[in-house]
Amino acid sequence: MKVILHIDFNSYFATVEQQANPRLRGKPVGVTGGDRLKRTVLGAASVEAKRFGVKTGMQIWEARKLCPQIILVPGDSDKYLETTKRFLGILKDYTPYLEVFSIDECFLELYKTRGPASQVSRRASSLAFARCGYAPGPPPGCHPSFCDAEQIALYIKQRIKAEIGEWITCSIGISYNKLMAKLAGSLQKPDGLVVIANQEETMKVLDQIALDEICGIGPRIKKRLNNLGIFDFKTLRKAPLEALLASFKSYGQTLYNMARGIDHSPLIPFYEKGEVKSIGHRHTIDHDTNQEAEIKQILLKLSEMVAARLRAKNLVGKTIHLWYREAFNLASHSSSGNVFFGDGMQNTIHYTHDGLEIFQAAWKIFHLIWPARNATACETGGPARNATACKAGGNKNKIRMVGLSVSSLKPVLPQNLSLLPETAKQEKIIKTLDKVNDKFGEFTLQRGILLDSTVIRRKPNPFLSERRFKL
DNA sequence: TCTGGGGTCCTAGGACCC
DNA sequence: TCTGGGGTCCTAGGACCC
Repeated sequence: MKVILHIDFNSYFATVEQQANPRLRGKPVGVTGGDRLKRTVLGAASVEAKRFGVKTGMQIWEARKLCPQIILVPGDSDKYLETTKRFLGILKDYTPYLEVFSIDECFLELYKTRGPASQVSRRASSLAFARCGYAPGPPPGCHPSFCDAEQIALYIKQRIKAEIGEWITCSIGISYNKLMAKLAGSLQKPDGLVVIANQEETMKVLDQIALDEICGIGPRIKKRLNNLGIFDFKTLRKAPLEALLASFKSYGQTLYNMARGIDHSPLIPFYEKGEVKSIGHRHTIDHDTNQEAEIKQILLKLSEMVAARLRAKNLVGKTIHLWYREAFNLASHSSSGNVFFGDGMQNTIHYTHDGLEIFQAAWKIFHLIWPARNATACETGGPARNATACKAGGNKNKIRMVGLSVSSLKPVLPQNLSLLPETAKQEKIIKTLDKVNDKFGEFTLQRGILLDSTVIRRKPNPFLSERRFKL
């Protein structure tokens, strides 16, 4: 039987801030996305803030309403990544089978006996026992693996507190697959430790929780299940597989399994995870706009940010995806709930990591899909993507968010670099630009057209989900 | 005052090539 | 006049996660 530990740090960014700054300890703290307080949400809330009902993802004004004394701290991605590297270093002592799930979450598989790292795994496990002074040998009635795992989990918690900081706490779930380990970890917060050791315990837990408490059932799937008369796992378990397949296609099998606590997904250790599949940025403008010049500047900046990250990872990409969201219009959408209108489109060009080329592709797409532009295109007989937009005479709605991402990535090999003098010159310019910016900060050197731009923060987003860590 | 920003995976359908 | 089938690439759209 597999033994999986899921480790989830509680109120991660907030506790890291409290650890770093003693004056924040014991106080309600909210971590924000930077200096901006308008149109932004909390990236994390401390335990003390949560007591007031403040939650991660809440808007600033809402959090302030619930807890006027909340201390807002701008997020610092470097600090969080650094802390993550440190706790991963500790976890590696217990098994090489370590999957990094997000900046504050990971899975560990203990006692794996097959595969190339099994020797290391066994060594690591015995080392763990030695370190915590625990002699393997479970009390009667307890599955040996799980009892040992529980001891290891306790020891991991101790080490994190001792080596990283007493304010950094984590919840650990232990079970026989990833799905149930993650669920176990979510049952007790903060600083929890829950074991789901067998089928019987799985059923007991599943029958007590809501459908969307399990990883993989979000609001949409939940609603569709509700429409089928399924409101809990007990009922879901009674649903025939055929019915679920008919409604959810292949995902029906996943739901069928979930209701029984079955999950065959393998743990993918960090050293087997591939490179990233896409790199993107999006930006919500602090005021709504339909000014092309303004949108152009934002897109240029996003393009340069994406390109710089591609170059930093030594990647090129060829699929450019641009999308936007229109301003929220309460008057016209209030009855239909939270509806945001927007559009997006992707286009494949040649492999590149040049911000200007990425921008040019994105700008072309933008002109094809933005209804206001479509209206002009209709009038002038130019290319219009959306006939409805033409008929409606264009859309007067303003834009609140634009996003840009590059996918279809591949590593840059020396032979891929063009030998054309113009391209070589461009490459040289870009390299110099990167060097200066690496040393003196993002956008120290930038394209002239960006000089007026103050629209996007200089620092990268602290909530950026870096799923790759160098260990 | 009115939901941020970073990702992943999956499916379906069309175009195109051999 | 007119078409089989496999493979691959591309795009759109939906859903989920932290």
